Amino acid sequence: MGKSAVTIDIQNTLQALDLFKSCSSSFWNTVKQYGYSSRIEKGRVLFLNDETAERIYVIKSGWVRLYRETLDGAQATIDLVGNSSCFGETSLFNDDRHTYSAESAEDCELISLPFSLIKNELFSNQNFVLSILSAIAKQSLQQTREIEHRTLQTAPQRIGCFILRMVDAEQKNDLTIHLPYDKSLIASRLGMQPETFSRALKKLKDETGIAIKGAVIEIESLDTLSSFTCAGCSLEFPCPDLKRKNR
Amino acid sequence: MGKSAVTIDIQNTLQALDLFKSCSSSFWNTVKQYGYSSRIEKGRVLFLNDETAERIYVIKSGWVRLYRETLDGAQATIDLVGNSSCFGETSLFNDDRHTYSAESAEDCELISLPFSLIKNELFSNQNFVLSILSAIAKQSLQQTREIEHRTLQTAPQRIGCFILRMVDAEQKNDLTIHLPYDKSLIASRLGMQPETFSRALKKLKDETGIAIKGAVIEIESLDTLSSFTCAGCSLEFPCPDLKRKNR
DNA sequence: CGAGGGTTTGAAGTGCATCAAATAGTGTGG
DNA sequence: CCACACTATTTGATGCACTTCAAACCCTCG
Repeated sequence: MGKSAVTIDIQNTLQALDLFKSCSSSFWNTVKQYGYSSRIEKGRVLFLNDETAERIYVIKSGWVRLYRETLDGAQATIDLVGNSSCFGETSLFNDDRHTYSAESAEDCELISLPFSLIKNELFSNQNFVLSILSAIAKQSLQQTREIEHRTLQTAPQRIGCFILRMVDAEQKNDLTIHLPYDKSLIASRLGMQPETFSRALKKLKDETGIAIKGAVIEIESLDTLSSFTCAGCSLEFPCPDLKRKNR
Repeated sequence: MGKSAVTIDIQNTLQALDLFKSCSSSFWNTVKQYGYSSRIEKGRVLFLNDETAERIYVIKSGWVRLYRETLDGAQATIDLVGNSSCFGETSLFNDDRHTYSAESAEDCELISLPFSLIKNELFSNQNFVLSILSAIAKQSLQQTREIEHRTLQTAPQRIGCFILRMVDAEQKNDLTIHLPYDKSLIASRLGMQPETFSRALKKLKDETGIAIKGAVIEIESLDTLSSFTCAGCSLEFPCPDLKRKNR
């Protein structure tokens, strides 16, 4: 694949995101020069919390885990971001310091852009400011929900909630769900241990009649699942989604 | 106090916030017409999650609890906001629907402004967009920390962290802290039960030698307290604060 | 002084974590 | 196609942190 083919590819990928819909043509020109596309193997640390941030990232494929880590190595997963999601943008408003660490949870294709490029656009394009404002506000709302979930939902309910969010991302008729990544990753995404996940999934099955075949889940009844799950939540299924799937 | 005195007072209070520093003179003119100042007794519900939002609020005095509530009445406190803080602004980017419920945790003096006024400024004043972007980004960072704390810190550590945040808000020499509101409110702010708070505070005292006299805490040694507390956190004391005190 | 909140204490239960080990699943080279 | 190695997942046993429910205590204020 030649240079121009790569850059066209970058541009196409970025333009699929709402965030970049309003970008100027001069922005796209500099993207051609300074935008990187790279393949990253699983388990690579992309950056660490509190380090100086220099680039913004967009995921073309794969999953990236955002987390925070204490001195003695305990980690809290903040989010798992996938296809067509952006990360690393929060540090733009935190004195260019990362607000979390990032690690590839699978082999990934990533696009990255230097901050200077984003900042130029931020200062020259009013619409882009509104786009990024909207993106960060959605992220904040998502975090509000996350705090609620981790406070009020039991482990089986958090898993049910995760499964339900994957349903309304697709057709509501198809009640067969493929878990998007490893169970132990889902566990960390939901703030629990892998062992707890395993047991809680079994409990969820007993309570709601879902069928579990490896990474494939079949929902017997949406009503049963959602009434069990959403009892511990301020929202009812189908919850309004945030235009970011599989999270 | 006459009308003009009240409106001048509103303007002064708002201008103390970074958020409103860049507002235009036409904004301030409409504030004179449409800004409300009101006294609210303790325990009043200001709005409920998912309701249509119409106003943005600023606190002149008192504390307001932001929370989410399930159908069966369980609540998760998202934040407690006080002096010179703004709340209700997130719904501007959530189709004018509140992203949490709000209740006065004490008698309060509140200022409120209609959304229309904020939106006008948002569309006409580029600097105001940047101000609100900065405010929401800080809020998002704060929430990221909150998720980390609730995942990685024990109850005594969360209390220690709360106390330490009140230290660096003041002089670092004065190691006498006055708890800003009721202990049971602090407990809900930290995501634990009042009983747990009471016991955990005692444990914190045993571990770090702090003295507890009602709502007054005396720190024996900052080092002892911070090394106990920050072991469960990705940051070290003094943690960079977010220009919002007593939270 | 007495009423009513806020706070503490006690006793018992629950949910999740932890540690250890077994099992299932996946990809490899023979 | 099988045996092996390696990882992911499950299962078991135990412990701890926090919750829950109940009651006592304390403080403030009419």
